[in-house]
Amino acid sequence: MKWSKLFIQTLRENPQDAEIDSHRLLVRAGLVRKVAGGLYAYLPLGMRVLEKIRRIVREEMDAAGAQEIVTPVLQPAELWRTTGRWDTMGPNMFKLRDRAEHEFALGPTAEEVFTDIAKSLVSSYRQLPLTIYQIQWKFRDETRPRFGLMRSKEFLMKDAYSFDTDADGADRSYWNMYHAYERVFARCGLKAVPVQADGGDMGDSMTHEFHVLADAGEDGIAFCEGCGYAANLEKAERGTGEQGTGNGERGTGNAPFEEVPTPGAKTIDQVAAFMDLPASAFVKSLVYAADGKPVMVCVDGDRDVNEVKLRRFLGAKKVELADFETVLRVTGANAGFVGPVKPADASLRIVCDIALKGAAGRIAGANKDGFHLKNVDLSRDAKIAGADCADLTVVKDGDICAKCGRPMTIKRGIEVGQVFKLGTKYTAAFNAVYKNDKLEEHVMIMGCYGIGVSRTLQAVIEQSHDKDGIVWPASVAPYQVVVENLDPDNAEATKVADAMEAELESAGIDVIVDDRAERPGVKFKDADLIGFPVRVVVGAKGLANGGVEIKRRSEDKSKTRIVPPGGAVATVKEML
RNA sequence: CGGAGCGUAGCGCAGUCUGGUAGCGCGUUUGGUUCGGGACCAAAAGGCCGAGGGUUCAAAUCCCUCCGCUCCGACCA
Repeated sequence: MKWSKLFIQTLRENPQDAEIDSHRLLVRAGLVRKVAGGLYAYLPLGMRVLEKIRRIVREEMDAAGAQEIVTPVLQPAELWRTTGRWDTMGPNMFKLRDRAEHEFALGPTAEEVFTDIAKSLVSSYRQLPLTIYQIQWKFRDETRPRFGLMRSKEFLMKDAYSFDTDADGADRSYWNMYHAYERVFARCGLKAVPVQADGGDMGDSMTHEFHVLADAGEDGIAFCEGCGYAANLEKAERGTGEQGTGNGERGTGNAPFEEVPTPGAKTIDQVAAFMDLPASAFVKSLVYAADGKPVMVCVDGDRDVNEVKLRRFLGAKKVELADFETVLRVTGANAGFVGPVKPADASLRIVCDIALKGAAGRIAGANKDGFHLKNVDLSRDAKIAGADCADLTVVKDGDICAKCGRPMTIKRGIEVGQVFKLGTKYTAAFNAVYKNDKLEEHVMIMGCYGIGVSRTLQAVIEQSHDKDGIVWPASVAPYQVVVENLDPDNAEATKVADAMEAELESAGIDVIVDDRAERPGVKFKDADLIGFPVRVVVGAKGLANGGVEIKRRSEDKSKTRIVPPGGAVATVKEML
């Protein structure tokens, strides 16, 4: 391929709407172009990368025994109504009607479609286990698209679905995909780590997310270097032993609690500043509505409630902060001054984080506007059932690992894949059954497995770039080699460059020859910006000095190899 | 959905307060000089100033309505 024929425009300046490096580079290097908010066109270079990732995904899925199909983007509402998700997916799903007023969704995922297909085509245990997948565009009506391809309204996703006869089989299918994912990301040149995640609606189902660690990541992940425990912050547990009680002040003394005026100080930060005490000296009390029923949740002043843990602990379908009227009614005070001691509604259930168990000498809201209480001893002054103490907060950096007791660290991650045991939620809803060898019908057991293909593209950039541009791993680079013909008007240089192009192409190596009549500086800057893994410089000057210059994008100039033109291709092959 | 900001050439921006023939840099085209890390000179093309309405002799500029985009927050199998 000749650069002069390539449909591309690199940008010297950063796009004004890009916040993170990978997004800036994606646009500057001419891989994509924004069509509208959260919607991108893939230009030739971006398309090539997307195709390479797609190919890796496909090869590993096939190698793992999965079979590729493709299902419609446009999905009939009735499938979604079968599982109830037409309503529960809410506004995240694009919905539309055809001219006959039939309702459709633009598929945000495809459990229903795949389950429906499996139901109609699978009838015997002899057809199982079965894993089928597709690589298809998905749609989500994101409230706030951002970070380029990271969170867009339209994205390319590989979704696979496994169907098994029993739990053991489902387990095998799960780990089969899990290990295929490890290979996919490794081949893409990505360091992606599997972390335990919350199962959402699926209850305690096993699920792992694969995360690419990056400061720009949207998810928090807790890691324990001691035992390797890794979990999404939604899920991460912390040790609750004597050392595991967090950073909160236990407090001493048994003085009775007393009111202190704290006019206008509603947040922990405000009260802490007002009283000149650390946040950990306080009890943060929040009133939640668990399926509509008010519950007070108390945690250390320097901790945040983990609503997923809270929901699980309460066994509720939905928890959300209670509205202000409810807060006033059950506590007697407005939000900001509520606490666990003698709320207006004496029957109000109070639950507390395990780290607060037995805490004394604390400061909490007085359930009276403008006042807090000091010297609060939770076990003495508050009505909290012993069983209502549990791990209810978000893990913080330095918290103790629940498995091995060593301190954990918090990192940021970009979720590029997830494997999920679905059980029978969908197959039961569709009555997707098979017959066993005794002609008995059983519901198939299902798993689903996603990889964000377009998001992975950007994650590679986020994980592999420097101040000059992208540094592509060879496996997904738009071209593996760039041959910089610095003197396209020079017959000798052009002959060498074109010969290299032909030879590399016939060896199956993607190569682009920069034959533009640009100054060398411009060409070098563009090559670095786009980030071709290997760069060959062919110039009249170099040829006069004995050869072409070859270096990796990841190496600095001092590693440049000078090779006679005849040996250049062999050297390039070694370096890829 | 709440709060804030922005829509002017392909990209990045000035001009708007104080109404009077639409500008700068990059990119593009042509010619010339250059030529190993984003050169220089000269000439040129390229705009419904987001859309609609209003005020005015006159609107990118003032007023109203709508649309779009971005940021913060809420939300996110």
